[in-house]
Amino acid sequence: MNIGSRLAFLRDQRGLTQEELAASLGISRAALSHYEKNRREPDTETLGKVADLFQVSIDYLVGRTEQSNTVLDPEVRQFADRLELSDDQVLEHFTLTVDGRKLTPEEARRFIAFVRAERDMKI
Amino acid sequence: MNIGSRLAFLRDQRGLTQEELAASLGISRAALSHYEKNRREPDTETLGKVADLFQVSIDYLVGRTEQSNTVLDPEVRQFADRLELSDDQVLEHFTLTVDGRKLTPEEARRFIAFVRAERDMKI
DNA sequence: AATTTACGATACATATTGTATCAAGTCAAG
DNA sequence: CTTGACTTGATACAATATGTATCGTAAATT
Repeated sequence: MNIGSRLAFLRDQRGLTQEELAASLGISRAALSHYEKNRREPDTETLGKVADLFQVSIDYLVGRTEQSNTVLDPEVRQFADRLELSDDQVLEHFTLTVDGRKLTPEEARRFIAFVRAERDMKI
Repeated sequence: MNIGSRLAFLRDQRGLTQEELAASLGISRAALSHYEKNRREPDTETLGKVADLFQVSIDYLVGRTEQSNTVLDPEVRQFADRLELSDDQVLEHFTLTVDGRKLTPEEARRFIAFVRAERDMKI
C-alpha cells in the first residue's frame, strides 16, 4: 500500500473530485494528482490535513497499517480511562460478559491489554 | 508538539547520539540535526524508519497524538475481532461487568464504539 | 590547556515540489 | 454522431526545499 492509492481510495469513497479535495486541502489539483500517482510526496502538514479531513491516521495514509482509524475517538479513550487497573491480579476480579457469554480468561486478558495499551502503560 | 522535539526526546531517551541515530537511519548527522531543530522535514520513508526503530506511530512522531503506541498490539486487535457486533441494538444484548459492577449504558456504548473503531466500521 | 565529543548553524549544490498547461478519456445533451 | 463539459494523467520548468560539507562553540576528558 502506498499514499497514492490510499488518497485516491478515500477521495473516491467520499465521492469527491480532485478539484474539490485539492481545494479543501489548499493545494492545486495538479499537486493532488501527483500525490495520487505517487509522483510527488505531500509534506507532513498536508498529510495532517488529509488525516483530519478523512479522520484517519497518518500511519494508515502512508500504508504502514491497514487500520484506518489509528486515532481513536476521544470517547473511546475516555471509556478506557474509566476502568481501574492496577496489577496483574485484576484478571481475578475481572468479569466480562458479552451477549450472555462470559469471556474466557484469554479474552479478558486481551481486553486488559487493550486498556493498558490505551493508557500508554506498555512502554 | 513537533517532529523535532519528539525526535530529540526519543533519541535522548535511548541514550543515542545524533551520529548513531543518523547512521541507523542511513542519513547524515547534519540532516538529523535539522530535523530535530525543525529546520528541515524528514520524508515519509525516513519517518517510517524512525517509527519502526522507536516503535511509535508516525502520528505520534509528528505530534498529532500524545499516545506513542498508536500501533496497537496484534493480540489486542484479535480480541476486538472476536466480538460479534451487528447493529445498534447490540446495546440491548450487551452486558459488561467490571469488578462486579455492571457498566452503565453509557460506558457500554463507549466500549462498543471502541470495538467498532477497531473494526473500521465507523466509516 | 589541549583534545575529543556532541551538536548547532550556514552555505551552496542538488533534488524535490508546485503549478500552468496540454492531452486523453468519459459521458450526457443536442 | 458530434460537441462540449468534466475529470484526470503527463510534462516542463520555475520555485522551493533538502542534503551535506564545513565551521563554530560548548562541555567533557585527558
